[in-house]
Amino acid sequence: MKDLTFCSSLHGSEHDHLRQILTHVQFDGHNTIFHEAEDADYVFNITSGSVKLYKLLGDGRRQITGFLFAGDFLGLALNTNYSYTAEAVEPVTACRFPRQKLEKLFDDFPQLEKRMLGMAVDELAAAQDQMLLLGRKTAKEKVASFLLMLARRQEHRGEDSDMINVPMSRSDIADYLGLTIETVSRTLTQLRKEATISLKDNRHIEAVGREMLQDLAEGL
Amino acid sequence: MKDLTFCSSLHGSEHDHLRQILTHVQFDGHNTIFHEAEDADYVFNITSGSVKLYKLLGDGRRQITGFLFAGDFLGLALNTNYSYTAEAVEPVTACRFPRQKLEKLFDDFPQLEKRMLGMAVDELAAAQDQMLLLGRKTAKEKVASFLLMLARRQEHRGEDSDMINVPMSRSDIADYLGLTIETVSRTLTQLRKEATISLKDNRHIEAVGREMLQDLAEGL
DNA sequence: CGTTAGTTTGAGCAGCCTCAAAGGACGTGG
DNA sequence: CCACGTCCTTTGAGGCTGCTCAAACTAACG
Repeated sequence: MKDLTFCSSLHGSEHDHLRQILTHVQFDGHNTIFHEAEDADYVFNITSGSVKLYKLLGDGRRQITGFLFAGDFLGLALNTNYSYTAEAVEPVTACRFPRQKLEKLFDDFPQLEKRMLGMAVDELAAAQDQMLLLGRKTAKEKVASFLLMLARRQEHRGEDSDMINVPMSRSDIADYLGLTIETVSRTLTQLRKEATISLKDNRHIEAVGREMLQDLAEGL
Repeated sequence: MKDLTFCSSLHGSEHDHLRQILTHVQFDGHNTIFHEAEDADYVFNITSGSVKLYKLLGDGRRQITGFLFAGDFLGLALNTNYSYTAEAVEPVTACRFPRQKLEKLFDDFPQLEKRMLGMAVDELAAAQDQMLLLGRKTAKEKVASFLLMLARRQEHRGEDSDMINVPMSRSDIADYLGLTIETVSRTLTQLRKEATISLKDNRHIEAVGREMLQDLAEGL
């Protein structure tokens, strides 16, 4: 697998400087990496495992705004506070950068800042896709889009995408798609009965009919 | 009203350079500024009026991902293509910057790029709030959040926020909140009957019970 | 095995949607 | 000035998707 993590894909003097300020950290599943509204002192780059980001309403309703995997950046809020909570879905290893020191490096290496901006713009496009999903797609379309997203990111990481890895619980999926656990479960069984997917176990799904998933995701 | 537009808040040599590459443009209501997937040749800074951004599904279902007002930036996708369609809600004036020239300026004035990154991060936080709204709020909470958003941005622009300006149609509001026109209308009448808001006309709403709106928006 | 946490399945319900029609606002033309 | 058409909004009635509540099933672990 090609290495997509930020802290391993650095060149020349950027690399040396970044290495000097990073710390390797790890988190067990269900552990909180940081809380919403907490001081945003660190930026992370995931090297393995998976992370969920979420926001809560006053009465406890939860919306997961994104999942992060190896290579993804975490906490690039340049504000003083994090705007969401980050929690490990399964054991996570990451590189941690003190935000202030990282920002100082930006002054000497504007290329780093360019990459940051590029990543922020990509995330923004993903967020807009997710808004389309949450606001206008049916349960079936949502689940199909979700599975495709997992498959595509798995491919992008260079992993085998035949069998889709689903490290998160039904509850996490539901809170990501704006559904209930029950609806996610029912929709998966429906897709299974239609032979669009094949459930190996709760954490491994095979996309038998990928075209069907794609049509569903695009709302055709 | 204090001037919040980018092209009028520039200092020193940044200002001069930016002035050299910008063009003043305008669009009538319902006019398209650019289409999704089109080449992203320009970046805009709104100086007056309001804009809606949207994405479409294959069968025509629409999700408005955001509204822009005076001072807001448009098209900061640094990709080669726009990721959404931008359309004027009411007559718009804007400054237009050729993307390539703007990016060249970034090399000489890293401060500009920093501001861009800051804006992208702010937009990202707004997008996450919107995901929480779309995925987990009820119709009433959505409408309350929407009205508060309009009021807050109006204040931020230095305009009187006693009477909320609602330049967009019910159809636009519906497609922004993931609802139907009818539900938006019904919810507004419900809020009116509860004396939480007062409808002057279709484009002007008074937030009589702002605390009530805030509680609704936060899901308490 | 017993316990616990997570998932699936079922039955009934409700919030929001769909379809339909009436009510306003606005502009055009007689 | 009013009649008329168009577009948008509001209101009503009924239906459906996805939610709630409840129970059975499964897997992991001591």
